[in-house]
Amino acid sequence: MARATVQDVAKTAGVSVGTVSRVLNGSPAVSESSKAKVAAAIRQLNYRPLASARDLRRDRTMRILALAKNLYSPVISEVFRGAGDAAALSGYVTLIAPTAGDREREQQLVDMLRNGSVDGLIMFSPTMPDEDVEEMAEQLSVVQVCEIADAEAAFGVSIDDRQAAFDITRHLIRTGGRRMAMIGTRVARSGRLREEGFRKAVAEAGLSPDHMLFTDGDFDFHAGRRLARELLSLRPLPDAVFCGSDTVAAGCVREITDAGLRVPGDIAVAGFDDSIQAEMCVPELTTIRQPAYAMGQLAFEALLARMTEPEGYRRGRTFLPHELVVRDSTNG
Amino acid sequence: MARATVQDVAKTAGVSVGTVSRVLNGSPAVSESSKAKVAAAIRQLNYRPLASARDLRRDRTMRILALAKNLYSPVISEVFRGAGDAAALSGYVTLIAPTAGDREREQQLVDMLRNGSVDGLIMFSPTMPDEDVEEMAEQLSVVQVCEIADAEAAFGVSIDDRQAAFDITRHLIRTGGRRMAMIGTRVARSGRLREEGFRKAVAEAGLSPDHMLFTDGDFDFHAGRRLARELLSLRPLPDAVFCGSDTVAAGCVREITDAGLRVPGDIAVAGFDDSIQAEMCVPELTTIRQPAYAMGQLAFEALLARMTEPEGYRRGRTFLPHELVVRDSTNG
DNA sequence: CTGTTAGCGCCTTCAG
DNA sequence: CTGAAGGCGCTAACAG
Repeated sequence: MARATVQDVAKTAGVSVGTVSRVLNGSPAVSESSKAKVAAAIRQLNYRPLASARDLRRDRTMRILALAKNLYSPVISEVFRGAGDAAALSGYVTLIAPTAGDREREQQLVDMLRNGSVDGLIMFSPTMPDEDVEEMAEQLSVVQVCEIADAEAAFGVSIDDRQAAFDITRHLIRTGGRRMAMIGTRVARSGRLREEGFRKAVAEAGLSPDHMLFTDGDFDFHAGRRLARELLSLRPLPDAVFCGSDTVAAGCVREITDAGLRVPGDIAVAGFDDSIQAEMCVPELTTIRQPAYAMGQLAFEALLARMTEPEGYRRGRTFLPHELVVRDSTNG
Repeated sequence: MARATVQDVAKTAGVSVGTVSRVLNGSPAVSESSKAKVAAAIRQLNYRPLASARDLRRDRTMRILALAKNLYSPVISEVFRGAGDAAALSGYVTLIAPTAGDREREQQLVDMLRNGSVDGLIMFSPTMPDEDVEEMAEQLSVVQVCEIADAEAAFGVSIDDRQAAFDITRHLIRTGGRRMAMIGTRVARSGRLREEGFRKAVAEAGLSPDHMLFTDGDFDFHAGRRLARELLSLRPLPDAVFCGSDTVAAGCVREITDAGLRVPGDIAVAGFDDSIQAEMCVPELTTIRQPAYAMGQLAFEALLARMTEPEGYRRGRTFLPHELVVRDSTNG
């Protein structure tokens, strides 16, 4: 049985397509009897308005797309949960797609905005260069979360990564850190900002950043282990390490512990994100809490404004407060 | 500047819309000169075919939707990565959406298939009752992954959960387990199958399942801790625990360790999934490897067949082999 | 090889 | 309150 259309519904209900459409869209100008007849016909035919036809006619889809490199990330999943909940409140469906750090795939996904498959875009971790993001943000309904291009046209929601890194590094120093090390990534802008914050705190304390280790690939547990192993082969050994994420910090802690050293006794370790990984780690991690869910909510609100008032909306960054969470991986 | 249409392109290229459409769709019946003119016009106008119009005309979207309760799961993210890669090879875009275990939201997402927003659906962890899944699978292009409704109409890809649980439980017994416990979930069908496998292995060994603990809510690290705490308050203490996931097993191990007992010395613990959590745990977890990526790939292949030959496709389950991975959380 | 044209299914004026 | 009709942008015949 082929899919039913408004025509079919109109016919079986004994009214015109106009009336069917009005019922469908909750127009008040319909008599109760018509409404009932149409409702019956719809049920009988198991009718659903075809999305493409409706989208074409209305020139909007009520769908948004959220992009990130990968899905298995405590922060990303939480940000998108916030965005999805906020979107639902406004009647939007949030679709998510991983780019896998693949430029071509990312481009194809972004094209879904350009070709009207979705009304707006939330970008978490862009793979394209900043210029492209900027140009895109210039003309399309796009908002960035966590990573915000460092440009005039930038538009998005994040914490102050530099300040957050500064804060936790200062904590490391205040609790005895002298030979300061960092394990980070320079792939993401937020990673570079965290590096800046770390350096600033170290410099202000009159210390020098003894070891700076970065990965340009994945930034996960294994990367944490690998870079920590490198760290342990250097002399002098650091006595405090700031890691760019909890997961990486967990790998770092694991490597240090396996080497027979104590955390924080021999080396203090700090993470970032306050994800579940911070609690799963032994010892539990001192970290920076990112209000991920709220950031997602806010990102959608910003996007909604951008979609609704495409011209007038003022661009700019929104910073949400972070929080230092002290646990057991740093000295009390 | 309003969005350009085929009309606009045709006008500036000095050809007809038919020719533009042919160029757009790579029809061979177009002269080189026309092709060039159209290409130039497209570039000049920055033209993109409108998805809704094209979808309406073609009666398909080349998009599929993948649903799961949540995104932050090692298995789910890996399954969807496999599905996404396979889909891309066939020109499909895979969109992902979390249902949050909310019936209404899940329904709304499933409606995207009914109203033609997408061409097919991959379901990971359905929230709706089995009957509904079955009915849906009956008439729509849906395939299930990991969780497959226990019905005739069932259609999907998974491992043999019962056998896998049986295998790892037998390992626990073979390595000294006598007072057998399990921490699982009955929310998911796979969880119930794992329970069956556990019970069978225990029974065959002439033992009795001393402690069976289940959660009907989240099945995560905290749940693992909570149920393990319960376990530790019972007497006699178990000497082997089978957990329904690595993450839960990690929570279980953590609780046991914190209580001053040794894993596996006092209590052996086994996980499930062979996710990164199994390696992050100390001691590293003995577990069951699920070929998640391959399952995702296969799920898409099955879906493609279902979408392509909507009538003739034979339904049924596809089982992929699992593997026992022995690490340090069970006795050697 | 190219132009013309008829819809795809829906919404929304505009008359009545 | 309701019906008729036009058109959203695109593709796919069908002529030429």
